[in-house]
Amino acid sequence: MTYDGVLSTSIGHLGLLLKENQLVGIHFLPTDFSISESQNPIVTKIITQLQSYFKNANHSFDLPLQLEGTPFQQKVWKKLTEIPMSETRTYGELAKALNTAPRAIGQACRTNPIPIIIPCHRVVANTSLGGYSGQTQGELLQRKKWLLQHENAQC
DNA sequence: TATTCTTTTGGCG
DNA sequence: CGCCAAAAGAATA
Repeated sequence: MTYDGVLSTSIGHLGLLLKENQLVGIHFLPTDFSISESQNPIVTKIITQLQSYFKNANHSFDLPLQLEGTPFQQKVWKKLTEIPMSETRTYGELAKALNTAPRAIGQACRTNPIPIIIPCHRVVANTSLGGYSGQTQGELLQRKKWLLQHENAQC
């Protein structure tokens, strides 16, 4: 699989998937993945903003996203982007805000095509840390923990 | 249309 | 205090 751009971050390499000059997906890549420089100005902008975020969590993304999904997912994802920095919200809270069930939030979070930019890592379960992309333990959770710690350190 | 996936909640040892 | 089972909503094949 080829990516439109590969970015090296503190939690590993990130692969950017673009479509019509719009970001449609981000994949976590192994650290030994070869970094490919981008000639597309949009890719450069995305990489710049991502690096800025990883350097300083107090950075708001301003990127052209193409959220392909059901209206419910788009609603949830948009709500996720409105979560302030260094703030975590539980599935129950989001469900109450959207007038739906917490499990539906988890579904939308699991099918989130663009991690990091859509702060699905700020969504945690009520009792435990919750899951991340359907994984309740493993490398994904470590990245989630890193991101939360990164944002908490800023405030 | 049926299966799967997600978290929350309640009860029991 | 920790573990197990059931429930409700949505996505996917």
